[in-house]
Amino acid sequence: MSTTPHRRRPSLDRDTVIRAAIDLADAEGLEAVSMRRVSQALGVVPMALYKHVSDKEDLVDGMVDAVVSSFPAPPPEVAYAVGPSWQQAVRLRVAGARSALVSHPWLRRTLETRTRRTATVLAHMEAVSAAFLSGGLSPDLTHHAMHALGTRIWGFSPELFDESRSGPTPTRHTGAAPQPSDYPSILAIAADAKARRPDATGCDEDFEFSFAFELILGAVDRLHATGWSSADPLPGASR
Amino acid sequence: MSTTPHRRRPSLDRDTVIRAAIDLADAEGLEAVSMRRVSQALGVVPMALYKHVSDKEDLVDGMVDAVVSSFPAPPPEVAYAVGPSWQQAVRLRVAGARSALVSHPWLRRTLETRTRRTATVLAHMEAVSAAFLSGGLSPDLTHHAMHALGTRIWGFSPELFDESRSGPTPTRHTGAAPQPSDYPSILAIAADAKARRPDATGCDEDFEFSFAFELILGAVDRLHATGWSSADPLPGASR
DNA sequence: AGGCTAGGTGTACGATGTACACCACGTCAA
DNA sequence: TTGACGTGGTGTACATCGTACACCTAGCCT
Repeated sequence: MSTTPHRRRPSLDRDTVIRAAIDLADAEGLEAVSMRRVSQALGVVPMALYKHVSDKEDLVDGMVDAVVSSFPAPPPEVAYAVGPSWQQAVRLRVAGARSALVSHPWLRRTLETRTRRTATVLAHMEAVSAAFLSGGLSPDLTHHAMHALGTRIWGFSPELFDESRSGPTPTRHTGAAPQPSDYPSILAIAADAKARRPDATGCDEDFEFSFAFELILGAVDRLHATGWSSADPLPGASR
Repeated sequence: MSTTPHRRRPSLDRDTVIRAAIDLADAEGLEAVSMRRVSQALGVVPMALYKHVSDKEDLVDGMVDAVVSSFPAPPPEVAYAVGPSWQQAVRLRVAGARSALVSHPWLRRTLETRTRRTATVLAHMEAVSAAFLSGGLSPDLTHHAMHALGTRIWGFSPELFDESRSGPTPTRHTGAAPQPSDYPSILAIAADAKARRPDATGCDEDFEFSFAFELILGAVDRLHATGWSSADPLPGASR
């Protein structure tokens, strides 16, 4: 019946391999994903994977592809909303990407380091670009808006103050540990943040993401409204 | 004379090791920096390095530290300019960081993946934060501005469309190569960019960096002017 | 004089990615 | 029915990596 001939029991195929790698990364982090560990999870010898994946980079590309293609797509009537609600369309696309980060925390680092633009990765960039263009923004402005958003089109901001991974600071040959008093500005910022959110342990990732995202989106919208093009002076110098 | 007793000819010390690693990374990229290659460049056995560096991560931290502490500092009278020229102070700090990228291209990726905040790394963040605060911005706004800038405080934007590293696309088990016609929006953007800069091969990194940087700086300044605090609604939704 | 120690050496181990030869078996033409 | 073929899993092997550990050696201080 099936047009794909089932030669032998095909205990493995590309999707199975990629699935196993994703499960492993979800459970133990990306650094746990080695060809040996993945093959072992599949009850198979390491070299078996190479019949379905050309090398490790291909495996990781496949992992990214699988997750990216699972981004929830906004309903069509809003995905390409024309007019002023283009911002909402962009927001929804990005929110879809962001939603994947909670179950696949490794995706963040992986997307940052990936150089290859696979079909599904391009598809997401296409969708976000399309949301801008459908709102009437020029290709020119859209182009630079995408750059300005940077990795934020994937639903995350770069970590900046993240100290959560510090650990016990293993003995280093490095000189003395940084003295807090040497960083009065950072200290002032931290103190202010602590005062505003007394029982928080770190920065509010969600807030920081939304702040930067909306800041950029708003600024882009203002450029759009004034018909800015890249031949004009850089934005921002208004005061 | 010297207070540091010279036991034996100290052919090696921490700085020498780090210097050698930096030279290697400059010449062949960070992936060429292995303990063996560095030790070999110093005419010494691999394990010798461990007397000056606790492990490889410490080495890389040292490399980052060395480069970051070499950022050219703006002259003091402008570094902390009070009033409306705080933007210029920020610009100069960031320009100093950016200037290091040309001779140390590996710094970009390395800074992105570094989790440890060393003293000199904190010092740069302190300097940028101080520039904001000296301009009269609140610690609250400064905090979120720093997050919004993200890695841009280091003088670079995340690569987005960068295809320069494509190479000959080695045979992969991945399905068919992406079809350009599947990405009309990206195509429109690329066509527009090509029309504006006919003889360019890729995106203009410098322009994209400045665009996003000034966009954010301008938007932050607008918030500053209106006395925004994080208790207020998110910025941007003005239309 | 003799011990301490900073600092370089040598060997060894486990982990990694992957090349290459091999082989088992389901499919299909003869 | 048979035999060639190709798909897909196996086994062995190698280079490279970070680094633990024992050792040695030479200069300094008491």
